Amino acid sequence: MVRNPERRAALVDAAIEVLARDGARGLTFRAVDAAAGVPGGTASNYFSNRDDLLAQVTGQIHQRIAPDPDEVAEVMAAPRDRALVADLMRWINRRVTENRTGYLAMLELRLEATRRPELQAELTRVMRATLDDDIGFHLESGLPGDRTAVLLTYLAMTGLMLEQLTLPGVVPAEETDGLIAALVDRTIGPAGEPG
Amino acid sequence: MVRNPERRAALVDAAIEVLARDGARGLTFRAVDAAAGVPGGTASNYFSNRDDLLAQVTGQIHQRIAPDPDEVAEVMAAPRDRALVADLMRWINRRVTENRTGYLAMLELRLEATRRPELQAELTRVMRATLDDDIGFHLESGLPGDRTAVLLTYLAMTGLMLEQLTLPGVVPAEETDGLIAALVDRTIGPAGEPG
DNA sequence: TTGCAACCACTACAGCCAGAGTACTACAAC
DNA sequence: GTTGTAGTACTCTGGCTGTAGTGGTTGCAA
Repeated sequence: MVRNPERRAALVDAAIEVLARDGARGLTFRAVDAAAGVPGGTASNYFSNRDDLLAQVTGQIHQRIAPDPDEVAEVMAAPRDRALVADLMRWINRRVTENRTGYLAMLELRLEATRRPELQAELTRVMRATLDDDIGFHLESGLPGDRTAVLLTYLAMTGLMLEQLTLPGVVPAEETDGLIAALVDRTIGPAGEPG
Repeated sequence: MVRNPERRAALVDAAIEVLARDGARGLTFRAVDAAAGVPGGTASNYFSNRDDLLAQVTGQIHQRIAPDPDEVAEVMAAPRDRALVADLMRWINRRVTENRTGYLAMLELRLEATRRPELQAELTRVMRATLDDDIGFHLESGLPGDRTAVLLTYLAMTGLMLEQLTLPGVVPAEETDGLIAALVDRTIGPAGEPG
């Protein structure tokens, strides 16, 4: 088992690329080699088998999807009102299209997890932690909306993401901003205090 | 190209089964043969290639997912209020778990559509029509909630479906009913007229 | 009822292709 | 000089595909 960290990371990154481009069907050691621009057989030296490869992809993909703290700070430099929440959601939505590869690979992983219990356990753990972090962040930042509002927004944004990634024609791009505005408005509910 | 309709339908049904169980990666002619309990080589006689197989799956899967009109009528035998909308959503949610295979296959198809323009076009067409039907049904039935409410609910239910199917541990099953109630309540907004 | 024709199920085969793994060489770093 | 990794090339394996060939069934007509 070879252990050059940069190369290993490059291979995992290539695997994410392949996963998004060709799907689980196309994810083979040879395809990873090709995508990473390394000679055939290299991936065999870095991953003991397909499960191992997927596990390492799972570990790395979150870093690829994770938001840049600077960017978050930039978006958050505004009063804690509904408009800011809507901004955040639009920003998340934009990230999906700008990082299409990462999110598509994530979807492929989710489906793959359907038939790989260990992968499912690990993905569940990380997604659960991310969601809890998001809820905590929302509540602690003084943004309007309770826990239920965050959960509902999360679900709707997940649905929107799935639509955009796979069948962008069903919910037209022109409608998304309006839908996000309505989503925030309605899930947060009647204005109590501003904070 | 052999054309025994029952057998063809059985093969397509078997393909849906395989798609849900083994994913796009496992969907081969031989796997379809095996799942349908027919001798190897049969699928080759019924589908000219993989694209053809996927196209026929697309055509048939909607019938498999489509709700039973009698069941709809049964659920709809109630006053047109929010409670009924929530009932409908819970019913849809239950159908996802009871027809897991169909919905999982649908997800696989969506991802496959990502790299097959014709499949994407066809899936988009059908999903769009279904969504429009749902909106029309909702509004014409006199159920509370405007078009935006239906769209938001659709997105959130889609997100919930994805979570349940792939990572059921992220949004616990105990929470779903409560979330659905809140979803309906908040997306529909303040009660104007009851109808 | 018998004979014929068309169609289809089924078996079996053979080719093919891609992926996997590995031995071997070359090179670079320490 | 030793160790570890990059790169090359080779073989093996397995699965998938497509099809030829055979047998059986159905339907029709004489």
